Amino acid sequence: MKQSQLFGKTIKEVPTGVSAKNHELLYRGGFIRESVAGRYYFLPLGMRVHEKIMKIIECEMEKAGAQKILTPTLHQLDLWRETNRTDTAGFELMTLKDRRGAEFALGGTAEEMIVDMVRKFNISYKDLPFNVYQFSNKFRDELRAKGGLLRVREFIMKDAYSFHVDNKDFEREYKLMWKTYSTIFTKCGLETHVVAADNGYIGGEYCHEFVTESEVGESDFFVSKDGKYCAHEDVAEFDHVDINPDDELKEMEIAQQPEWVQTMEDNEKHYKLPSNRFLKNVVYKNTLTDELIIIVIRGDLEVNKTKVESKLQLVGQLEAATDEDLEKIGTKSGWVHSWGHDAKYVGDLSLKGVKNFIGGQKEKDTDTINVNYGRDFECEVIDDFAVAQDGFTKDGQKLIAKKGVEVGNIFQLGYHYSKLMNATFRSKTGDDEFYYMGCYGIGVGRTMATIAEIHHDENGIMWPESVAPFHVHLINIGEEEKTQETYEQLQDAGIEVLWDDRDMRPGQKFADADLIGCPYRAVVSSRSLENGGIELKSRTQKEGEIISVEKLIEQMK
RNA sequence: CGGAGUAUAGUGUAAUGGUAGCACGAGUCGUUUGGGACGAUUUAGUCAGAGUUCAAAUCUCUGUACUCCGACCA
Repeated sequence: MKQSQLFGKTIKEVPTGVSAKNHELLYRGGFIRESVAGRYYFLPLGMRVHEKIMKIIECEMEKAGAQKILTPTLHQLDLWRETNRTDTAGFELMTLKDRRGAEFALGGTAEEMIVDMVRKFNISYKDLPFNVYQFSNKFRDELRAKGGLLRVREFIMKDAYSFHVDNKDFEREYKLMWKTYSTIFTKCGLETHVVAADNGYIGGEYCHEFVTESEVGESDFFVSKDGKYCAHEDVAEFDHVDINPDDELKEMEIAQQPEWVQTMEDNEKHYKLPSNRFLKNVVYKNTLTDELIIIVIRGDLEVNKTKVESKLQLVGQLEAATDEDLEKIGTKSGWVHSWGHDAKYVGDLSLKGVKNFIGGQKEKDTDTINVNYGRDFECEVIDDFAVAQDGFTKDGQKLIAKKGVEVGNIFQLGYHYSKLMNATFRSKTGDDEFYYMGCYGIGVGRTMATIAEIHHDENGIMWPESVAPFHVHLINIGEEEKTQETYEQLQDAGIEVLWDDRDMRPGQKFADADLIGCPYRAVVSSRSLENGGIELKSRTQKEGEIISVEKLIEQMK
């Protein structure tokens, strides 16, 4: 490719509002342009990288035995109704009608479609297992797009869906996909943590995210010091410790409290006790039933909404209660009681680790003290509902908080969809049985952005060879005829070469080459020719070496 | 969705209610050619609509878009 003919230009200045490094570099290098928030044009350079990543994914998926298909972009909305996902995923699901008034969802993920496709066949246990995948545009009406390609409203995703006779066969596939994903990301030049996570509205019982550590990422997760435990903040567990095991149990009583004591800090100041000695109440509302749920937790801990939704089986249904909601049960923010309101009470495990809590029944100028869980009050449900924190331990190992970009994930779906959609196969015994399923996704654009985020220096991107838009960036300083010859030789040898044939100063060409970030740069100039050939330099190194054309072709192969 | 902010040429920026300017970019001509050259010349803009005013980029209102924080999400 001659750069003079390449559509898309590099740009020197950083556009206003661009903060993520990958966004800046992909924009300045002429890989992408924004259409509207969260929707991007992929320019020729960006498309080449995108396609390289797709090829790596495709190659590994095929190796693992998956088969490529394609579903329509518009999904019959009735299918989503079968699985109740118009409610739980409704906020990011986009719907539209055709001229007949038939309702469709713009596909954001395709479990229903695939199950529906499979349902159209008479399938027996002999046909199982299989794994089908596609690359397709996914639409998510995100409340807020950001970080360039990291969080968008429209993107190409590789999504795969596997069907099995039972859990055992599924587990084999899950391990295979785990391995396949690790290989894919390694080939893309990304190191990933495999993080246990929450299934959210996708459904199923467990899943793992592939996360590349990065400051711009939005996945918060924990890794134990020995590396054996790795879990997303949404699900991370930790060892619960007794705060004051040696204290004697005291009688609960009502104590006078100055009116200025309102916040947790006020409490700490007034009682001269740490926040872990106080009760805290957090109120959520079930948006479907309007039921209020009060989570009672140790004062120093935060409520983990994902754990609450998951353990109470209310995925996607909870939101923070408003002042009006609190008014309805006769209280207000900061004065919620740990028992007695007309609401469902849910307790965190931490309640059992503290003797003589302060709080629980705060009135204008009084509060209860020496409150003990199990003796003075009880919750309907008690379980782990807290957010883990950096420095907590899990199985005795310290947890380290990390942040990263989720580039892929693998889900166990179990019977979730097959039961909701009544999708069965004929078993060996002649019975109809539900499929045991899994699904597996990779965001291609997000992977591309993450690679740029990880592989760059102050001058530009440093693409790994496997995903680079071109293998070598050929630059001539004068010497056009000689370069033309070299260009043709490289092309004939099947080497992906971008020739900067523009009539520009060397400095500009070098700067652009650094920005675009091809793995190698080959310079043809009078100086290089005098020294016997072409100067070849790796993008990651400072100095190059002069070699002959023949050797260049040899090395680039 | 809640809160805040911004909107001027392809990009970055200026203009306190009074001539829309500068730099980069792009075009043309010439010189130049190993780390974003130089000269000449050309090009292109006030988000949309309404209002106030002799006069609006500037003030007011409405709309739209974008950014940030939060919520949400994967």
